[in-house]
This record gives sequence, C-alpha cells and structure tokens, in this order.
Amino acid sequence: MKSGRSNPAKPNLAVSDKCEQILQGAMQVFLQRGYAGTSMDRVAAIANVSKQTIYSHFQDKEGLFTALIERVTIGRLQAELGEELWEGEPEPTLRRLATAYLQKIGDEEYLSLLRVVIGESVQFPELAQLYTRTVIQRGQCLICDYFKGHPELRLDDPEATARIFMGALVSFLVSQEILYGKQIMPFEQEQLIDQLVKMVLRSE
Amino acid sequence: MKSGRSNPAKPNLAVSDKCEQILQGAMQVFLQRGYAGTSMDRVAAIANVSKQTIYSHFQDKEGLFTALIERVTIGRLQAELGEELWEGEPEPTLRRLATAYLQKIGDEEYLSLLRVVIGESVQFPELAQLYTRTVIQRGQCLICDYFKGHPELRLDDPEATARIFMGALVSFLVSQEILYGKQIMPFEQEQLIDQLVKMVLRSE
DNA sequence: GTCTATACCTAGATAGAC
DNA sequence: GTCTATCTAGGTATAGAC
Repeated sequence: MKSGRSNPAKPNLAVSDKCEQILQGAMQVFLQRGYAGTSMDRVAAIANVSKQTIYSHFQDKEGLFTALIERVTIGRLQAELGEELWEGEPEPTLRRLATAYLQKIGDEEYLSLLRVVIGESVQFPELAQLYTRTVIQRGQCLICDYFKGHPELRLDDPEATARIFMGALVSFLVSQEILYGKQIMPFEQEQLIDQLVKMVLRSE
Repeated sequence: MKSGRSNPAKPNLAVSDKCEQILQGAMQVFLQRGYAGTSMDRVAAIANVSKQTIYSHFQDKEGLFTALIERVTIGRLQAELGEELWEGEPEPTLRRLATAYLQKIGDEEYLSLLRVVIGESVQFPELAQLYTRTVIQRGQCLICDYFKGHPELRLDDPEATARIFMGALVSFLVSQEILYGKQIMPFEQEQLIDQLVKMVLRSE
C-alpha cells in the first residue's frame, strides 16, 4: 500500500489529506490572529502535523497565507446569493437580498476574513485587491445589474444606489459585529433594512 | 537646571519631550504594521530613543499600544466637524457634511487607525469598543440629532437614516482607500454624495 | 531618566532519520 | 512525505553604568 486510502471510513479529500488538514488549521489560526500574530508552530499544532510537513506543501508562511485567503475568498463566490432570491416583486426581493446578505456575510468565517484582509491590507495589498475583485465588486455588480434590469424602479443612478445599498449593509455589520456596536449601540437589523429599502424605492 | 528646557529653540512639549517622541514614533510604526507586526526595537529606532527609555515611560508593549490608540481616538474628537458646517439649508448642509466627513476620515492617519482597530479587534476588544464609543457613536449621534432637529425633513426613521448615511460614506472610504477599490472599481465621490443626499431628502 | 549590553525566549525555516 | 531535532535571527523585557 503505497499512497492509497489507509482508512476506508475516511475517504481522500481534495488533493491530499494533509494539505486539507493544514489549510483547515491555518484557517483557524490566521483568521483569528492575523498574519503576524500567527506562528507556524501553532498552525502545525492545530492542524496536527509537523512543521516540516507544512513546508513540504507550501513554500513559506506567506505562501500558506495567500493560498488560504485565495481559497476562502474564491470559495465564497460559488453559492453566495442563489437565483431564487432574485425573483418576485422588487420590494420583498430587496428585503430578502439584504437579509440574506447580512446572514451570509455575517457569519463567523466571513467576518474574520474581512477583518484580516483589512488588517493586512498594507502588508498584503494583492490580497486586499483579490478580495475587492472577488467579493465586493462581484456583489455590487449583482445588485447593480438587478437595478438596471428593472427600469420600472426609475432609479436615477443605479450604480451609486448599489454602492449605497451594499455599503450601508456592510458597514452595519462591521460596526455591529466587528467593532462591538451590538453591545454599545445596538440596533435592529430589520429596522435598518426597512428604511434602506424604502430609501431605494422611493424614487418611483 | 533640574528639568527645565535645555534648548531654548525647542520648547517643552506636553508632559515630556521623550514621551512625545516615543508616541510619535509608535504612531508611525503601529499604525502602519499593526500590533504584532511592530517591534519595540523599531519603535525605539524611529523615535530615536533607547528601548529602555520606552520601558521607563510605558509598562510594556501593550501599554504603549493602548496609550497610543486612546490618544489618537480621543484626539480625533476635538475638531471633528465644526459648528459652521451645520448651518443653512438641509440639502447643501448634508452635502457639505458628507464631503467634510470623507475628507476628515479620509486622511492617512484616520484610515490607518480604522485599519488597525479593525485588524486588532479580536486581540484588543477594549480598543475597538473605545473606537466605537468615541468615533462611530459620536458621529452617528451628531447626524441623528441634526435629523431630529429638522422635522421639516419628515424622515420616518432618523436613527436608521443616520446609520445608512454614515455607513454608506464609511464603507465607500474603506472599499476605495483601504481595499484598493480606487484602482479596481473607481467611482466619483461627488456622484455618491449626490445620490445619497437625494435618497435622504426624498421623503419630504 | 537615559543609555548600552544582555538574558531569555520564540519565530521561521532546514537537516537528516525513516 | 512525514516526523524529530536543531539552527539562527529577532522578539520582549531587564540589569547596571552614568
């Protein structure tokens, strides 16, 4: 048995078991402590592999970090906002989209990713740019295309409206979840969405 | 001459020359590289003092960092948005406020502060909370009070509107300036402000 | 208070056995 | 490929001279 599955109950994961293991561990550590705050020793310990094993799969710490961020960033795109959300009357649709967006982007992993990408944006500008292209720009295009595809809404500036719509949602999350606004200046998600949808649709 | 000014051309700064020197240097390094990415050696070198001098003024690295963030955060409040900006007709006033806000919050130091506070929000939750209270909450209260003080605008939810107004501006800055959106998906500040002010006022 | 020198530790990365 | 053991640089913090 050279390199086959040694345990029939545990099928091979993508590419390599160990590689997957390392990335899972690295995700935990990097997303919690940032780049400089993460040690390869800790990643090895959490992933339950030796340090040398990491270095046999990734060139160095930077290579592991970028591979990880690329993976999470691009993986996020796949099932971001399903087709079924975009159908029906504009008003409930926008409400549905906003709610889904806050739910999706509001989970632990996504928030951690955003926090780390912002925190490391000076040391790793390429990663921040990757995030902008794959997450922010993509999201804005979706909503902007929706606005443009519904001329009956009579929006005078769909692109600016899309930025305001998404921006208000994202910064609500950042202030509430990342900066502890939940404890200091709590606010109901529903109430924000209500007002936001009203402001978008009131141009008709 | 016990502790008086030893150089008449260089008057004493607040508390202590050296202390001020250290904080200036620390500001440069911490705001550029984050907490874990900053070494005391580098701070000492930039500030042009010895490491031991830092440790005689601050308990440890964490103490220096928190003192620094507190200083910048609280210092920012002083002359944030002057009285004269808030007078006159609502429409030009909102436009003026938005522009001033983007200018103020858009400078190098402020953006660096935001980036670091977000990046270190897990390791230093107290600092993130301080930021929320002294910067975000304060700003939102100002604009919310303005809305409440102008019932002729007939806003149905001044608080939610204030959050949307500020949120759209902040996240515009974050995406454009911190996440390199300027290069990837550029957008005119004027155009965003136009649309935002329209959306706020269109309830009348 | 301020500097130079140093103790002590942990970091990233590699060597060599298996 | 994977592990244990190790190298070297750089980290925080302190001791002791002035």
